[in-house]
Amino acid sequence: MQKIIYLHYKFDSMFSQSEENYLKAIYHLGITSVNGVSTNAIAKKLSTKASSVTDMIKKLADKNVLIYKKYQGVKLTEEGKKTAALIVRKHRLWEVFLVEKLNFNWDEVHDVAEQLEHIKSSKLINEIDALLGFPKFDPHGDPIPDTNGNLHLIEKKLLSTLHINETGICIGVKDSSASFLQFLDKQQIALGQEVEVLEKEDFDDSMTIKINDKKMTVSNKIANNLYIQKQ
Amino acid sequence: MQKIIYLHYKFDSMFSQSEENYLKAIYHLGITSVNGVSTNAIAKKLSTKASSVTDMIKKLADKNVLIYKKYQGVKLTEEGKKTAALIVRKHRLWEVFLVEKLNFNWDEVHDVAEQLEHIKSSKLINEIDALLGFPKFDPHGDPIPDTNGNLHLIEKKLLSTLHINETGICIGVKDSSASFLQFLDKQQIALGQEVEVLEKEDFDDSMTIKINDKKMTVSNKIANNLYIQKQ
DNA sequence: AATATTTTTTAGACAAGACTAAAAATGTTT
DNA sequence: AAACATTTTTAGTCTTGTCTAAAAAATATT
Ligand SMILES: [Mn+2]
Ligand SMILES: [Mn+2]
Ligand SMILES: [Mn+2]
Ligand SMILES: [Mn+2]
Repeated sequence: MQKIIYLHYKFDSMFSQSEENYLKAIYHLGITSVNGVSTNAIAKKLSTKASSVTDMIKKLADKNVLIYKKYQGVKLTEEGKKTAALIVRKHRLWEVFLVEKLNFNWDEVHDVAEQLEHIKSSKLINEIDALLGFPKFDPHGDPIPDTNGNLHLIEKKLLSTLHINETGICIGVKDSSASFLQFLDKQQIALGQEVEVLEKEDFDDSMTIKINDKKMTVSNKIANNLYIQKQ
Repeated sequence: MQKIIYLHYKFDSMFSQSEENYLKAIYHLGITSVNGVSTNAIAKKLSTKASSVTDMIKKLADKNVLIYKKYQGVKLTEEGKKTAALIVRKHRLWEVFLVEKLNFNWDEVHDVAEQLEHIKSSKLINEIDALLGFPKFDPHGDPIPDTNGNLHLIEKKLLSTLHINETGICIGVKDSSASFLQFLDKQQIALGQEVEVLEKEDFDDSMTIKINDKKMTVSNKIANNLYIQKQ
C-alpha cells in the first residue's frame, strides 16, 4: 500500500510564510545570545505556544536551516542565518521605501513590512534597493543586510549609558513600537540629531540633555531606548 | 459540552489569500457571462478541482460575497464584486509600479503582482496610486478599478475584427502570457502604436497591417489577441 | 422516454499550522 | 538527595484548504 504525499506549497518558494516568521524570530533572538534559542523565547516572540514551536523547529531542522537537540534549544545553520537575514533585508528595505517614497511615518511602516517581507522576487527587492540608492539603515536606524545576508554592525550605545558632558548622534531606537516613535515625534527627537548629556539624576535615573539645540529632561525609560553613536 | 471554535485568521483581514483568489477568478469569469459562473470554470481558472471549488463557494456564500444555489453556479453579490474589484485594482496598480518605477518588462510583472495584490493596507495602495499619477490602465491595457471598485470600460475590438483600410490604436492584449508579450516585443509591437489594416487573407485569416510605420503580416492567432481602439 | 455523458456534490482523507492538556525532562531549592 | 518549579515535549484535536473516489443531478443523445 502506497502512501500519498500532498505538496501544498508552491515550488518556487522554499519556505512558507510561517516558516519564514520562525526563522526571523530565531535570527533576532540568536544575535544576542551565544547559547541556543529556547522554545519559550520563540513562543513569546511569535505570540504562540511552546508546543507549536516544538512542531515547527522539528520541521525546520529537517530542512537543515537549524540544529535542534531535544530540550537544548535551537541554533540557526549558516543557511538558516542567510535565509533569515534576507528576510530582514526585505523587511527593512520595504520600511525605507514606505517612508522615503510613499509618505509613511516611521511609526506606520512595521505592520506593512511584515507582509511585504514575504514577497518572493529577488528582482523586486534589488530594484527597490536601487531605487532607494542602496540605503544602509532602515527608518529606525537598524542596519540592512546586503544581498548575501551580511550585516555591517555599527558601534552604538544606549543614551542611558552616556556620562555627563559626553556627546553623540542619535542613530536608532531599541523599542520601535508606534507609541514610542510617536512620543519621539512629539518631543521633536529624530535620528541624526546631536545629543549632549547635561545632567544625570541619581534618584530616578532621568537625564537632562541638549538635543536639536533644545534642552530637555528625559526619563530612564526613554534614555534606555535611544541609541547614540559616540563622536 | 461546549464546542471550541478556533479563529486562525487575523482580524484586520476580511478574506484569506485563497478566498481572495477565488473572488478574483469568479469576478473575471463573471464579467463576460450573464449567467452564474460554473464550478468547473472556476476550477479550471484556478488549476484546482471542482470539489475544492464547491467547498470554497459554500464558505464564500456564508460570508455573503456570492449567491450559491446547488448545481446553479455562482454570482457575486455587490459586496463580492467590490471586494474582487479592489483586489484587481491592487494587482494592476502594482503591475504599473513594477514597469514604471522598477524597470520590469511587461512580461515579468504578473507573477509578482499575484503576490502583491494580497497585501492589506489601503494607505499603501493609495500612495502607490498617487506616486504613479493615478494611472487608468495597466501595462497590458487593462483598466484599473477606482477606490470604490468601479471600472471604466473602454470601447475596444480585436484586431482580427477590423476591415481593410480601417485604422486604430493598439491599446491592449487579450492574452497576456509572457510568451505572447515577448513575441510582441520581438516584432516591435507596443501599446499606443497606430495600426492600419492593408490586407486580409481569407485562406488562413492572416492580415497584413501597417504598425509603427512598418508593414508586416500577422497570423490570426496574433490578430485575435490584440485589442484596437477605433479612431 | 430511456440511456449515456458531463457536471456537480458528497464523503472521507491528508498536510500545515495552530491549540490544550498531560507527561517527561531539566533546573532550582531545601 | 529529594521535593518543587519550570521548561519542553508528546498526544490528541481543530481549522483551512486541498485531494480522490463515488454518488447524485443535470444535460445531451439516441
Ligand atoms: Mn519593522
Ligand atoms: Mn525597522
Ligand atoms: Mn496580471
Ligand atoms: Mn495586467
